[in-house]
Amino acid sequence: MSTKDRILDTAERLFAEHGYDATSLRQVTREAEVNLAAVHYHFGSKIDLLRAVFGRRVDHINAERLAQLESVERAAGEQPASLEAILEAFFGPPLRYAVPQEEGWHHFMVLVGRLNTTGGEAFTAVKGVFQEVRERFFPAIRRAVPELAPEELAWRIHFLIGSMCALIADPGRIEAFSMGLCRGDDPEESLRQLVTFAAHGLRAPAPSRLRAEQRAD
Amino acid sequence: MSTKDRILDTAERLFAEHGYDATSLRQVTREAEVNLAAVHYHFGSKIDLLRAVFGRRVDHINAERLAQLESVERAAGEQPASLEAILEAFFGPPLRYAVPQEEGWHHFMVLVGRLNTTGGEAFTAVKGVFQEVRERFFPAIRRAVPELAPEELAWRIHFLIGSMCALIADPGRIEAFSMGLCRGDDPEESLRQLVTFAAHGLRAPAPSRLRAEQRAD
DNA sequence: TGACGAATCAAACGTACGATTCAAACACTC
DNA sequence: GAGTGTTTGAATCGTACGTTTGATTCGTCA
Repeated sequence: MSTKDRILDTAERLFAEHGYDATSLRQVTREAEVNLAAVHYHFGSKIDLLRAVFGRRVDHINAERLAQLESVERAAGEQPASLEAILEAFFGPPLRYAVPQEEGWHHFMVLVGRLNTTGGEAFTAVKGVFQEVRERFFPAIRRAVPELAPEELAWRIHFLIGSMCALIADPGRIEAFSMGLCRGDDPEESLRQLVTFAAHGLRAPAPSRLRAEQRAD
Repeated sequence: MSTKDRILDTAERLFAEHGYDATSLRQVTREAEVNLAAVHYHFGSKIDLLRAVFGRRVDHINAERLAQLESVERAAGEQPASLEAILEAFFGPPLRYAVPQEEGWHHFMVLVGRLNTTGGEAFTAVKGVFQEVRERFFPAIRRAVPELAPEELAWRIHFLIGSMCALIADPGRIEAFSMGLCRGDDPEESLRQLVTFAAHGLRAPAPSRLRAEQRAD
């Protein structure tokens, strides 16, 4: 394996395990068994190394999600595609890649989940790489839940991304959290749970209407 | 204001803005206009300073959530309390304290949201402070949605905590995300949106049953 | 006023950081 | 196989880190 790839793999793992700030280049090069100067030769700087870690994976996973969405929409024909199918295209690839068996991918997904609620230079450097995915899925979901106002939809998609990131940032958390009841290493189970929850949350009537209903009781 | 409080306030703000690892004690003491050694004199170490930042706020907000839950349950009498009311007790205090107007509290809630998907020493030091809240709310929600299996409930509460943390970790995100459609600085609106979404997500039939329904179509 | 503990201060500790240098080693073309 | 650009290695740059020290100041009660 090339020096470049060894650096990328090790950085990916350490960034995921300890966070970007808490990981030093010395730690990366020591564990990758390469020279410290190699990082700056190949990538230029620490933040560019993070960008390279992202660049290696993000296009592939985004392409997979978009392809799955297109396939779902094509299958639906003129009809709006099923909400569940769209959500599976959105959540499926990230959750499947997040399992520990997927070695490098696993660390990458943990990193993505953690960066979602991380500010600073690290977040700034990589935000925007999921924008195209958002721009394609947002209208698709909107067509599947046409009765929902755009602002309600924005709130709920935001919530769902938070749910997904919490899940991939620490796949073991759900096991501890449920005191062993749930398994965090089965992507199909995670996906089923998340899609079910998400679909029903998205289909909720708008809060104002809900309030009106409650008052009418 | 005492040196101790100036350190706590400044550390709280900087930890929230830049993260625990990316904030140095020199930065804290410079902005708090106190001597560097004062941190170790009053708190012992950097990680103990983080613990002190938590210790100052966490009991109060937890007490408020538990009190609101008890009030809801008392009002319900023998009946199970309404799911929406329970969720308001769970999400209300954090969301209300998360608004920028609440100065110190705001920074604290941002910090909580960020630490949720942060590993390392910082997360380890403060995890567990919300355990009592979990132990009280979990059965309460369970009684409000009795048809739901415990493992389904665990999944969904985990999702909801992820949603809430994403919201409080960056209150401005929803505005950018919705391209200005939604406002992030109105806690009652945030609460309404989150509770509506959460209640409907929690009431979804279990995935296996959903699958069976789909096959039956 | 004097004394004593609490609080503050400047300075320094040792360590580690990201970045840079430059010569040596390598891979490849002509 | 000489010559070229690429990749490495070890050492060092200046800076910043968390922590510690010991002297000094402050507040308070005898």
